Amino acid sequence: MQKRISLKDIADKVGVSTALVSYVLNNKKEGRIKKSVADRIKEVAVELNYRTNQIARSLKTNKTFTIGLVVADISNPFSSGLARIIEDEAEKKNYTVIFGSSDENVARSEKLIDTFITRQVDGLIIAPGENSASQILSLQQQHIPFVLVDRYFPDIKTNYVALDNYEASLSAIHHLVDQGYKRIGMISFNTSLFNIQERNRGYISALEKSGLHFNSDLLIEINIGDIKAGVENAIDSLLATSQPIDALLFATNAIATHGLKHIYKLNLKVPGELALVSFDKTDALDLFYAPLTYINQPLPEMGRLATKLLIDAIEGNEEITQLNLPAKLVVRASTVMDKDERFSR
Amino acid sequence: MQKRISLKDIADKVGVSTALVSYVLNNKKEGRIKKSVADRIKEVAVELNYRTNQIARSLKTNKTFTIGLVVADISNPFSSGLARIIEDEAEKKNYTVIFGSSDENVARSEKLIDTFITRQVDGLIIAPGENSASQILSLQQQHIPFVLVDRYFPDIKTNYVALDNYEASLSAIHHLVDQGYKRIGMISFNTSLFNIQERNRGYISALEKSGLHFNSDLLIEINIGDIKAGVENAIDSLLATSQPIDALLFATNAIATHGLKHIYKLNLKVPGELALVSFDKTDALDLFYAPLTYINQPLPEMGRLATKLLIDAIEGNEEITQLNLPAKLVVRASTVMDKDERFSR
DNA sequence: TAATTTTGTTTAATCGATTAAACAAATCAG
DNA sequence: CTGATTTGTTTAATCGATTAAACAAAATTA
Repeated sequence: MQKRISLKDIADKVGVSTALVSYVLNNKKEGRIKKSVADRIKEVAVELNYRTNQIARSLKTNKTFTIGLVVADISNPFSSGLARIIEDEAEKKNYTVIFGSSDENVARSEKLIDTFITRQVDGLIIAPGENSASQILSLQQQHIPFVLVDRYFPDIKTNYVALDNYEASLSAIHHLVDQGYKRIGMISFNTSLFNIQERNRGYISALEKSGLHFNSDLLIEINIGDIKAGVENAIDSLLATSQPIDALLFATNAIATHGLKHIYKLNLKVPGELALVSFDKTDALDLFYAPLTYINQPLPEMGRLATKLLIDAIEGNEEITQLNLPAKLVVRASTVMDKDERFSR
Repeated sequence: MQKRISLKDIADKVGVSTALVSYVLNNKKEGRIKKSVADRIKEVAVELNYRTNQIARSLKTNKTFTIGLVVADISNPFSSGLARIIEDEAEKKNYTVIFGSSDENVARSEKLIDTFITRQVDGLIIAPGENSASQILSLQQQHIPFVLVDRYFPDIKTNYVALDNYEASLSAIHHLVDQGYKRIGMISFNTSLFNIQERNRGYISALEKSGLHFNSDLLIEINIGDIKAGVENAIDSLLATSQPIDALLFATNAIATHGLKHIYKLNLKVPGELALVSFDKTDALDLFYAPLTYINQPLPEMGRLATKLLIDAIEGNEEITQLNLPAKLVVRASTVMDKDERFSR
């Protein structure tokens, strides 16, 4: 890689000091600099194809215009969708995004955050994994600006932008109840993650409010490490009883995707034999033969707000903002029976 | 944000020079430094929770351990899948990834590359968009290490890792011909992008080799800017003739996703009335009622090899490596008729 | 014991940009 | 015509780390 052009190269060629070049290129001291000199400097800068060394500038200004983004897995549509919004939003304010996937793994998450701090990011947007509360607390102690997205810790006072997961589950289950389903199951994760806990709580609460009793056999919490097998076994067991479920809520898009593949294999009739609702919107849900009723997370708002909160915090706003955005239930074929199907029940 | 701990803070506390601290923490001059002093320095470093200021180090060493990744759109599963592999591969070598989406837009792409250079990335992995050849040439002139993925310019001698798109199309069409389909259409992009051109060329070539004449009405090149409407119109027009198509190849996963939604709406029977093949593997293709036959791009290899080539180049390897990886056709329900369907044709 | 080598550490320059402060020259006010 | 301002530019310190070179003290060799 050939030597890059520095301020000094321009200064030498024009015959001025680097200070002057810096002032001109940054439009500082406007009016104080002779027009002819300023023009010449700009001209030479273009001619030599100069570009600022952002590293040097950052060292001096103590500002990198970089945001670190920690998601669970960038290849998950939820994460990548969010990443895209954040990218666009950050770009508007001249920030660049560094990203990393934690894989819901504490050690990875710690390493990522560490790397980002080492790189002097101005702030972080984090979808925190399980057991990472101490990492978040540590950020707080170091006064590093950050915003949590999707997940958060109710006991820690931090900026966050998340879904109102409790309400979201609640509305999904109420909808199923309204449609006449009586044995409603849920496949979720075995985790302490607050957003998932809230989804589970919403499910339980909705059943009780509806006068259907909550049967813990119908809420299966699978292991986050092996979704495919977990989902398949869960579905099998939910169906292999004398009173199989007639409706099912998937707690995440990953659970839904594997679940749908399995249900397709089992040749179950949706919604006749089994109604389905999922969290998140993905193309996969659209293409199932009975397009799924789903809980739509307002991804664009989440991304936008998270980025905005972060940049505000970076710029010195000390206020803490906690947002639980409302989800919207989008009703489609997977939960709505034809009239004749309905009569036959 | 409170003042961070620097080498100087450690040096002051221990009562030595910053140089010595640097040597110790970087394990330089091993054996030359008194064990007791070294231990004390390490101890204080931990105690103060010191972490290297990577910005300062980068300025001095002229190395950022950062890779810039330019994809078309990080929210596309192809891009995010690739990003994930690259992330993992880069991490193994202690590199961090900055990313950006070009949206197939020359100006955006230029801005991204510029930003990344300004930030002194050690190298770039780029899925170049249309008309960005000049940007690539410029990188070459500046001797900035880079590797192209997915797309490349046949006239420019650069490192790249791509699919053998011609062969991929060829095998897909041959498969359709073998299955007895005779009027095979393709929906592709109206673009000069080489990978797409190759896919189109493979389609045409396969038809001719098979003795089916190529009818340019059956290869519809839609505008990359408005995929949804383009695909819907294309499908409508391919079907609205006296001799409608009996099979269809989608040139990308985005085309396929929109195509499948439309075909579902039209209530077409796949593969009975229309057989389908798509490029790329996505969950959406799995969940269509007739899971799609698809051309599987070896994403992990692409990502791994691209990262490896880039890091080799960063480390000084001047050799140019150009890889066209073979695709694998995965045959599923969307192109294979039941016996009775076959007889009825 | 003097010269040499080894050990252990510091000094100081450097990376490239920013910016307060200093300075010289030109212009102005009285 | 002189002192004060304004204009235009330079000097030099700084950000935090790295590292060649210098240096002092201790150990070894002759």
